[in-house]
Formats: sequence, structure tokens, C-alpha cells
Amino acid sequence: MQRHDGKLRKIPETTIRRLPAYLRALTLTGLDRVTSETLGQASGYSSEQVRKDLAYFGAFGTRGVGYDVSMLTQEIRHILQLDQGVRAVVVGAGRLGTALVRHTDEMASDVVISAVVDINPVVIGTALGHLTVEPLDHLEDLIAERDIGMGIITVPAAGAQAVCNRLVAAGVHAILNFAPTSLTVGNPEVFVQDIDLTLEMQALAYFVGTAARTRP
Amino acid sequence: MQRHDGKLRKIPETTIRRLPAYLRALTLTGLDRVTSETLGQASGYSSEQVRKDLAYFGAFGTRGVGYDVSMLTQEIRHILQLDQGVRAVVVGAGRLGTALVRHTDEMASDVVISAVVDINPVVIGTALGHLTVEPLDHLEDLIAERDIGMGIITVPAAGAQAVCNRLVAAGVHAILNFAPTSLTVGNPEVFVQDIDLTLEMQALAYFVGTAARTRP
DNA sequence: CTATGTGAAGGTGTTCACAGCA
DNA sequence: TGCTGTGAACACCTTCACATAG
Repeated sequence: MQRHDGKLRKIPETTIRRLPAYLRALTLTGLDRVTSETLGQASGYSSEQVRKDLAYFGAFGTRGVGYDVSMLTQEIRHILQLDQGVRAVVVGAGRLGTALVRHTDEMASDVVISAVVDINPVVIGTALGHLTVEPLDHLEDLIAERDIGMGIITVPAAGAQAVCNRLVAAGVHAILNFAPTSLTVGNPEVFVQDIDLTLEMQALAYFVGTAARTRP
Repeated sequence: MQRHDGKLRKIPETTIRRLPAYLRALTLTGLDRVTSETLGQASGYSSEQVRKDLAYFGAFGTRGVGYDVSMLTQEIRHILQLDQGVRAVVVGAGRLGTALVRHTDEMASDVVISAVVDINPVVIGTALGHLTVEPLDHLEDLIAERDIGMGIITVPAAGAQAVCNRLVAAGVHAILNFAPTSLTVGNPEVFVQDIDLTLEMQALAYFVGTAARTRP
């Protein structure tokens, strides 16, 4: 929920999910001003969509002119809390976990991976980018000490629910789940986003040999 | 578009995206009959949702009884074309590409990765699971020879649009894009699914410190 | 009497169209 | 005049409620 003109509005989840795309488009533009039309083109959405999304949070533009790039960048970063330093822990230093840590190292997403843990003694102590793999046992301590707000689950399906429960109990508010299983979270204050590669590929199979569109 | 009782109905994309979850839930059930209620529980959706989704494709259940697991499995596999052997090519044998190939090797998703290509001479010829990394130049030939219908893009942002264009020109109908950029596809017969880890994590940051729900 | 299949109702998100302001 | 900001119209998806079939 965000405040706007003293009035509370419900922000659609879909809007939140588009903001990072706008943010990226803004950083790639060489210009210092954009219109909803140019920003939309660069991020793959319609101009109306851009205006509506931004208007949920305030009147950032100038009529007849457009939006100031650095000001809008600031605003979106603020809305997403990216200006406050969001820290995440990766649970599971397997293939996907390590790929993810290195990937994030390179990409500078403003979400910092502050710890990687695993249950396997063989990988504990291993270097991974600028981090060292730590024991799963330390999970709760790490989350408290480093003020971690996000958990990324890359363990096998069998262990995922247990990890999820521990993350939630330790006070994490957002979970990115790559484990091929559907998680149950009691606490409605915790947001879970699933990315299931197998499910994704199976759904895509439907469209092999079927008419469909990229972005409707 | 699917035929049902000689009548054509438009299938919601959301329905297609849930089918793989039902499929997984069916394989994990030890039973040989399920109700929409139990199937929904196992996959994380409501019983009404399950019934509506399945009803788009026909009347697979028995009133007062439920659904036969092996029959329903067959039907869903058929709808998703998983019974026809869907083949995919991974473009980009970097960290993410290799993690994905090995992951898919293990998971048995019924979508087979039939080729991995890269532009880097150093990795070309390298073994990757049961495959060998082949030159990017061979992309069109491979797609034609092996009847590949799906492309998985794991190259850096800068090269992604070019790869996408080549995949589309070569006749691929579904694309899974991991490159951190928004792709433009002219052909409306081609379906593109983006998975952008950076965008995903940035969107999640919003929910760190905000009330939200897992599945509404 | 149970659980499916489905029209109708309700909600949520997107597009339209234009008023309002630089 | 040009582009934002926004109510209204629309499209889409989910939930409800129940007739229907085994």
C-alpha cells in the first residue's frame, strides 16, 4: 500500500512487476527526458500502461513535456525500496544457486546477495564470487545479523518446504522459489514468487504448433 | 484454440500455465483417482479453478466420483503436446545455459533439449551432459534437421534480439528468454516467455517490508 | 448423495478517450 | 499545442452457486 495525496490506493501486483522494466529502460536511455510513449516502447508496454502505473504513486511527469529521467529513476528505485539496500540469502549452492550468485554479481540489480548457505559439508567453505558458502545451520543467525529480507530457494523439491518455513520464521518477507514444488506459507505478510523451469517449459510446449502472441 | 464438442473455445493463457502444475500433482499422487478438491490442494489452486480449466478441453471427470489419474495425465500431456516429443535448442552455453541443460537432464520434463550452441570457439566441442556444444552458425540447420520447435535464449542482452530473429526465421514457435532485455517479435505465431532474474528480484524487493500474499 | 460441469456474478487489470495543465 | 493524469468502458479471469449425472 502506498500513500498518495493523503489517500490510500491499492497497487496492482502487475504494476509492481512492470516497474523494474521501466527502471532498466530509463538507465539505457541516453536522454534525460522521456515520454510515456518512448518509455513504453523501450520496455515493451503501452504508453497508457506506463502512465497509469506511474500515476498510482504520484504525478511524476510534466504535461506537454514528459518525465525527467533521473527524477523518475529515483522515484522508482524508492518505490521498490532499491535505495534502501535489500539483502538476500541464497539457500542451496548447487548448479542453479551458484549460477545465480555469479549472475547477480555481474548484473548489479541493487538487490545484494549477502549469504549463500548449503547443507552439504563438501561445499561449505567453498568460495563463490565474493562470498563463502556457509552452513545451513547458521541460516537464522545470518538473517538476523545481516538484516536479510529476501530468501532465494534453490534446493531440491524435498527440502524446499522446510527451508521456506525457516525463512518465514526468521522474518524474511519475500521468497524467490526455484524448487520444483508448490510452497505453503501461513503468514500472509510473506510474498512468494515461484520460478519453475520445468513447468515453464511444459507450458511453452503448448504454443509449439499453436498461434499465439508475444505481448497481447 | 482447441476443439470441444465441435465447438471452438478460446483457452485462457492462465489455464495453460496451470496445466503443468496439475500434471506434476498427478504424477506425485500415489492414488489412481483424484477429485478437483484433492488435485487443487496438491497443486495450489482452488477446486473450481481445476474444474474450469479441465472443462475447457472436455469432460474428463465422472460426476460423483472424480478424475482417473492415468487418463487425466494422458489428456493433459496430449493438450500440452508433451506426448509428441517437443525439442528445444539452448542458445548460449554460459553459466545459465549449462545449468539449464544439466537441470533439464535430471528433471525429465518431457521437453527434450536436442542441441546447445554458442558463438565462443573455446566452448564449442565441449561436452555438456549427453550433448556437445555446437557452433552458433549451425543454428538454422540444427533446427531444420532435428525438427526443433522451441528456443531457449541464454546469451547476453546485446546478442539476444539477433538470436531471437534467427530462431523466428528458422521456424521456432516458442521462445524462453533469459536475456535481460525485452525482445520484439514480428510474427504473432511465435510465443515468447521472458524470465528475467534481475527484474524478478527487483520486483520482490518491493514486498520486503510490505504486506502481501502468496496466492490470492 | 457426491462431485463434476457451467452459466452468472464479481473482481481485477487494461484500453479508451478526453479533460487539464505546462 | 502536446503530453500527462484519470474516470469510464471494456476485456479477462476467478469465484459462486447450482443444475446435472453417475
